[in-house]
Amino acid sequence: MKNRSRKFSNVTIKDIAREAGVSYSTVSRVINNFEYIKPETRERVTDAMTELGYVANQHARRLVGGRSQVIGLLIHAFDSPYIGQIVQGIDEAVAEAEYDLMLYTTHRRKTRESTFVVSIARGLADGLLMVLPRDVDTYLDTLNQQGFPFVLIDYVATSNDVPAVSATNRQGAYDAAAHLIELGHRHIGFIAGDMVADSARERLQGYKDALVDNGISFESALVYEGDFFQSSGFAGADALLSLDAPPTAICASNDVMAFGAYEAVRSRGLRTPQDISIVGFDDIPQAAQVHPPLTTIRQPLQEMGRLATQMLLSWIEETVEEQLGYVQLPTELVARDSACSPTESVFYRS
Amino acid sequence: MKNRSRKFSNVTIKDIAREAGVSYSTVSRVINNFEYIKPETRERVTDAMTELGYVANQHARRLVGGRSQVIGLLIHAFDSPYIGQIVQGIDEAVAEAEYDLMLYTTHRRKTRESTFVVSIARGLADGLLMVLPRDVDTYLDTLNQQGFPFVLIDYVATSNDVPAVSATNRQGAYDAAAHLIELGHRHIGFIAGDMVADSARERLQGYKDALVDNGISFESALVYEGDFFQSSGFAGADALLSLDAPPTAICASNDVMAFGAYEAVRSRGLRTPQDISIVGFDDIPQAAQVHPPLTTIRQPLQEMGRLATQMLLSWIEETVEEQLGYVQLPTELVARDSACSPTESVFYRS
DNA sequence: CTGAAAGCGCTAACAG
DNA sequence: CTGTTAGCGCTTTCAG
Repeated sequence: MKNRSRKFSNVTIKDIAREAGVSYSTVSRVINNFEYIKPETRERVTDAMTELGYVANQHARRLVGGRSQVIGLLIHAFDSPYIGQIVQGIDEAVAEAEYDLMLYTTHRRKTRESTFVVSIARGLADGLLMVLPRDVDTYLDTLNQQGFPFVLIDYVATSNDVPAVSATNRQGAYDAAAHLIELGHRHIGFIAGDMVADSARERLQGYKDALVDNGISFESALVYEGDFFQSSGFAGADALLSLDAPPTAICASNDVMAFGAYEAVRSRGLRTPQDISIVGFDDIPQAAQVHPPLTTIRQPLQEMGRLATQMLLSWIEETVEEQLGYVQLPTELVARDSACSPTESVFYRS
Repeated sequence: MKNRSRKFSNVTIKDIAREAGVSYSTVSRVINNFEYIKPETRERVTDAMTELGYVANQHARRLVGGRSQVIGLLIHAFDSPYIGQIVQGIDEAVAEAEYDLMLYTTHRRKTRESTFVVSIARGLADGLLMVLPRDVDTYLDTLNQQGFPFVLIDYVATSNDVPAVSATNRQGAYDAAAHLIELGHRHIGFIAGDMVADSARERLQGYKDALVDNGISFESALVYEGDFFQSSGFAGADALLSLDAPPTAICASNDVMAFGAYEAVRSRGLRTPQDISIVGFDDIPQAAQVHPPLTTIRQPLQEMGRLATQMLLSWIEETVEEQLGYVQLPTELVARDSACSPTESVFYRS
């Protein structure tokens, strides 16, 4: 009755020990590349392994070893290129360190995300990476208290001792708005992201700051609250363009919403950037490929994933003793073709 | 010296047994929700668990249990929305079955993908899902011979007993071309995908078949060999439009290349679809959001991921005894705005 | 250079 | 209802 469901994965270290006529600790040694093994013995063992098709049982190995060489990655879903870019950075760093990546998608078990996070990860992984975490406060304490290694990505830390990496969201949005102002725009709309995300709030703040610093008064009517998805970009731009005094330029809180704004502009028979300038945020790959190429704020997404992974790894492996902190990577304005000076020309000759 | 690197994950079943004053098998029982346990005992144990912050060690559990509840997923990279869609389907099915997903990206260890596939997976996972596998022949035998469960996604099986799911690639491309022909086009260009991919070859074949079936002779000059990336779509369309007798419509082997074609058309001051019709393949989310909305062949990507996962799971859990086979899911023409009848009007008045 | 033996943390009979 | 006892497959002393 034991072995109830194991049809494969049968050949163990013992089988090959028997086959090679050695003790199984010797087999373990050749597997782990120990130095002092008679070449002949080593060969006999290797032969037996290939012959029997041996594959190490990682669970057993890790049970005794203590470390699992697995890191857990928690994301919301796989829908955006934004996530894809970050994951690519993570994946690279994880591969380099010869760790494996366990993927968890939050939509799976919405309830009690906190316990979920802690237990799920601890049982199998050595550390946890979380992209755009939401109810962080709920489990931050537990995580900390248990000393379980974790790093948050795109979480705007309030205190400096939360291991997290994000980009300079406020500064980025500031730069976006400032760019538009520099081009001559004075009436700039803003499409915000989902305000439960820290980054969304920071970007809005950056926009406001840029306005104020340039002597332009903030008008809440020019802010539309979106949700980071394309359709809300469309809706936002559409709403903004319906204003009595529509803006001459729009800052979107991410590229995808900027694409939505493109459509809204187009659907009104207007043109980007001649009639209305648009700038995005993220610089996802498509930003360069749409028409017109999108002027946007580049977030070093891959680098963020990569850095977060390296931070996590150094924690797990105790490479550094110092407390990990909050790191903000710089954003950068990428001026392409979607923003230009407002033409004094005809706009909304209503 | 043991415990060399375990700072956390310390409290075990024994600790909580001691704390609760019971044997550790009892603890195991409450963890696994056995029926006959005195409520009082159960409570003492539960209390101890929460107090000490117990988290089950999955490795130990799985070592004895035999099954790991982990399925491995092998992909090339995370770059395309195409992959994202498939992974979403997989993720959902995996979550429903309460399995975990281990992610492997091939770019990681290019050498000896065959051994990699077999050993990596067998050590940790109960089964393997591979998206768009390449050198399948190399490891198909090993996999089969070892009886290790696996399902290939978007692999065009030559024999029917390879567990795989893909879409009706040939038929899809056939439909795309036929649609264009029906619209009145007689001179249709084709931008192929990377021909090492089975699906790319099948699509090319579908295009040819449609031509032949409609009495149009195939001209190899009208076929450009791309690689599924956007830039090759641009290059392909550009090349096709440079022909002495340029096509009036172009079939791209995937949406991303179709987007590249859009750009090429635009860069020549031409319009889609008035001057040149374009149809894609895949129906990735963006297809509906670009301008003009792309007419394309929808591949049920999520469903493909989902089905493959279910097939794999049924193999792992021996739900079905019959041999798993090759399944092709139907594609479907999604007519949007990028293809119309060729205007008799001016085109290339050179 | 290699074998024997002791567990890693947990589940699953087997006896009460 | 609960304790005892074997291992799962592997790594790692500890002795040769």
